[in-house]
Amino acid sequence: MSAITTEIFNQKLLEVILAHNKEFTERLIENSHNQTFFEITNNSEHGDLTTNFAMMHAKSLKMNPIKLAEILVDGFEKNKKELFIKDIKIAGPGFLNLYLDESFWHKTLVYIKSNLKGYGFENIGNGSKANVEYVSANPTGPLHIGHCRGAIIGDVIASLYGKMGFDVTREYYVNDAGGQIEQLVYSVESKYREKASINPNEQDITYDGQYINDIASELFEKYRDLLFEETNYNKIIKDCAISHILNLIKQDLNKVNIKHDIFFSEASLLANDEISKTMEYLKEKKYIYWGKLPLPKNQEDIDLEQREQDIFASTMFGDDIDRAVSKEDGSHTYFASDIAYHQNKISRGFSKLVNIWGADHAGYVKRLQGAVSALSDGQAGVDVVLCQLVRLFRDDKPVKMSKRNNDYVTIGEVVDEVGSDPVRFMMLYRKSDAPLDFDFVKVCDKSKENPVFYVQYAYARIHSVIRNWNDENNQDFISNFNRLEVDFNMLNHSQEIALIKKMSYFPVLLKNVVITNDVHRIAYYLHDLASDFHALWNLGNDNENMRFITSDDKKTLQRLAFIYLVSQIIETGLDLLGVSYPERM
RNA sequence: GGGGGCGUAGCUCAGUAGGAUAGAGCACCAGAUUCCUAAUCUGGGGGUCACAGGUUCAAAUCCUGUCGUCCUCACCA
Repeated sequence: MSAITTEIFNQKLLEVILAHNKEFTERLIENSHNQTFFEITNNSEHGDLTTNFAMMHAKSLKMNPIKLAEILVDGFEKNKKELFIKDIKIAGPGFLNLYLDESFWHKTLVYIKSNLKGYGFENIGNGSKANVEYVSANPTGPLHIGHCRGAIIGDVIASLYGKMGFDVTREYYVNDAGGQIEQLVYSVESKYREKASINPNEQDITYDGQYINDIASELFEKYRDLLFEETNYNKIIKDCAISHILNLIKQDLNKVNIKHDIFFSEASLLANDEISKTMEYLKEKKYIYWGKLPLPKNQEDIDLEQREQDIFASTMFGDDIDRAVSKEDGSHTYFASDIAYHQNKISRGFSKLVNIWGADHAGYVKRLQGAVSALSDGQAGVDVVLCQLVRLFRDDKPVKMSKRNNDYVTIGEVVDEVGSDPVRFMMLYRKSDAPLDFDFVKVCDKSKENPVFYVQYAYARIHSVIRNWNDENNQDFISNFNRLEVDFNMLNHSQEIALIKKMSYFPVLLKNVVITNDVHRIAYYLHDLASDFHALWNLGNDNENMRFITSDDKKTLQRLAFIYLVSQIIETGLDLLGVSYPERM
């Protein structure tokens, strides 16, 4: 593939610098995780492409940055023509600015056209296995809106990784062991007793709500009042409750188009003895020791007693204190099963692990990363993406949620009210480590303050133009698009060129998002791209020559092909975000 | 008290892993539709990037401290 992209400038720069200093260049290639030197400018005074290379590396080359820039200029001067360079300038303290011929941007469109649906994606993963674990809410009740944010972010990260060459597994860790599940069983049992007119339990129940009632009914219908005749009635209740609730959760996730590949059971780790095996392994490695934890500071009012127990040395990995893996009764802690769970992931061959968590688990990050590092001798790592709270509003008034009274808004309720697209887009239209305010009224608003419709509208407008042209010419533009040969050489308005430059940033964006997991940037990019398109559209209102469909057939075809490519990037982006792209609105 | 997130325009927030004159939406003011979808666009005012130091040729961005705010804190999951 003889691709004409901004990549050729990065390669050229390496060539130039290699000729100047071989040893330095080899070191550079070895140590640098990213050999992108040129950035696309957003200020035309700085040319089309710019690099700060001379300033960045002047010191290690023991050179004056301007001198270094001059060497680069010499190197690029020699290939000016084939690199579409009109002018090269050194600016400021050592920026190297390239001014390109418009034909370069026209070639860029040809390149985008040849890739079409695959444009923007790069094989970074090279087939390696990635595991994205998200939602993982306890199966003790339906999902509330707070879970939704992490669910969507995880889903988009997984989609993106899949497109960038990773073999992705979307996983949900089901905490079907431990005290909260016992509470759930107890709550269901109490409801069942009511229905079966069996003498009631004495303690208050933790979980309540329609779903508890439904589970109890299910049990009553099956066993009438004879459930306790079954020797394993506790397990029967547990299995029934968990499968019922997981079904609710899956239904809700379905409403926002989220599907996991694997629901991994915590209880299965216990059943397969994986937890104790993993603990033994870490004891051998001396990462787990028998000892006492210090009492927590400033919590003297709590009556705590120090005792000896198994402790994971998470301070070796930057945690503040070491963490217990066994409880007083000898059973393992949640952390212990989580360590075993991650051992399981590693043994399944995943080289990339990503966990999406609520910000209330922030304090848990270091110990888990420490554990993964200990398990893999530093070979594996785990990315943890923390999501801050979602605050619900209705017309600027806060919507109260109380988990205790089961008085919270479920994902299903929200989606039923406003639809999947706005929910997904709004959840992605904020960086994950900042709190997010979600207003039912504003999210439904079909115009201002709602970026999702703004982006979709640009897409719909493009398809509207194409429909009009089809009708006038009695042809089908899109189905003939692959065969269409265009060189785009009549696109020379500054706003057209600016839009092409923005299109050529798309692959850079996706690459960065894979590295940082900042999926919100895809949403912002699409908004930005749509904005440029809308501006271009409106140019045609004032100036008939700037309309997409003109009296010049050749120009019209070029412009239609151009905006169709814009729509393809919007489509690719929205598809990654799991948002629809209707051709009519 | 320890740990972490956040602090950018009147409001809600972006800011491409340090770069050139800090951006967008909303709100406010003034305009654009006989014509491809006005769910759109154009122009205008609006900033000590919380504060103080430090590193650097270059800091909203990195480091230290202070203030404000939110989350979290032993064998809950």
